[in-house]
Formats: sequence, C-alpha cells, structure tokens
Amino acid sequence: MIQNTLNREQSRQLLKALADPIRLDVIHALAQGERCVCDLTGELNLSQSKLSFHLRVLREAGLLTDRQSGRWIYYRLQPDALAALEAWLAELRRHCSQSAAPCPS
Amino acid sequence: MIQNTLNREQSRQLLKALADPIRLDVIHALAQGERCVCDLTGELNLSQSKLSFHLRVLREAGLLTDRQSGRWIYYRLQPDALAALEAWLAELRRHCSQSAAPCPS
DNA sequence: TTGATCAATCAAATTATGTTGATCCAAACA
DNA sequence: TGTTTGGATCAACATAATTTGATTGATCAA
Repeated sequence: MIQNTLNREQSRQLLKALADPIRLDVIHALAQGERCVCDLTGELNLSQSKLSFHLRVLREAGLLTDRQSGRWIYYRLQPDALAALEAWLAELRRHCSQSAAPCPS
Repeated sequence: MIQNTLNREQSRQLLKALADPIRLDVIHALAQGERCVCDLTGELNLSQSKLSFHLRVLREAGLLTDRQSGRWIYYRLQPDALAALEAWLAELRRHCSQSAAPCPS
C-alpha cells in the first residue's frame, strides 16, 4: 500500500495527519501496542466523537489500521507508514549540505 | 539545539511545519542544497511575502538555518532536525505491533 | 424482540492557518 | 546623501481544520 519511497503528496498526507497534538497523543498511546477505542477515550480523556474524528484522519492517511471484534474496534499503528516517512526524511538530508553559489548569479 | 530524542512538543512543531504543500516544495528545493531567497521565489513561483512567511515557519521550527551575505539571504536544511524526526519515528514503531487484550477488560 | 452500548457520521459553530498587498528596514551603489 | 533592491513584517481578509452535540447503525445481552 505504501511503497518504499513516498511521493510529495503521500508524505504531505502523513505529515499533516501527524501534525496535531491530539493525534500525537493517539500515536504515542498506540506506540505501546494495539488499543480498543473504548480504552483510548478514557486514557486520553477525549469525547467519543472527537477521538473518532482523529482516528479517521490517521487511518485515512495510512498510519493506522483497525479491526473489529464484536462491538469493539481495535486500532494499531502501521509501522510501514512510519518507516516510509523515515526513508523520505533520510533522502532529504542526503544532499542538503551543499552551499549555494554567491548570488548575483 | 535539537537533541537526539524529541519530546512531544518538538516533534509536533517539526511535523506541523512540514505539513504544508508549499513548505514541502521549499524543503525539496533545499534538499538539493543551499539556496538564496531570490532564487527560490523564481524557482517555486511564489510571491515574496508568501515565501518569506513559509521560510519563517520552517526556520522557527528548526528545520532551516539562514545566513546573510550582503543583501542576500541563503537558506539551507538543518539535517539534525530531519535526523531527530527519523529517530522519533523509529522509536514509535519499536513496540507498536503488540496486540490488545480482548476488550471487556 | 427490546434496550443498552460502542463507535461512526453529520451539520453548525468555532478556531487556526494561509494569502494578499502595503509598508518598513538594511545593504549596496550611484 | 538619495535611490534601488532583497527580504521581513503587518493587518485585513479568505480558507481550512477542529470541536460539539445530536443522530445513526451495528452488536450484544436480557
């Protein structure tokens, strides 16, 4: 689903999804392992619809997957998405230290 | 300035700064090496104040450094900031694959 | 069945971000 | 000096994202 090298749009979507304090709380909670939505609301002290909104953003960006079991839904981090972002960042800094030619060019 | 491990707020600021299409264009341009502001406006086809706004966001997040030479200002990527984000992401996926206990817990 | 619970969704209101054009400042050069 | 140029900043406006509370659908238990 997410390849080894992200294009600009894919990386933007991942970054945008991550760039929110509540979603970072969710990410950090899930970094310890899979969790049920019902546990997350309590753990993060969020209203149900608010959590649901942010889970959706993260899921649609490809950062989370979910599974249903009975009436509970469990979310977990998608490590491939994180790894893809890491690779994208590593690529960015490969050549970035080259100095510019003096300017009236 | 940016340590090896980012706290939640630092990572949020980096991610937020990156999560914008214009700023990603800037980042990609600077990934090839340092550039003068005057070249970036042309290269990215941006108005002066618009570019200046986005450069400031990136600079204040710690992703760019600038240097002045005469009346020109050169920007470059700060590879440490990218590396710090990479480390943060790597840490997140270390333990994330643990399954949740079945839910009426 | 019926009622209760988990979670997603929707529309309206709020808040945060980005854009535009004008203005300002400092460096360079006449 | 006075003028030009590169770039930052500001205030007003425009757009996008988030929050809230209500509603819905699905699952389970009585």
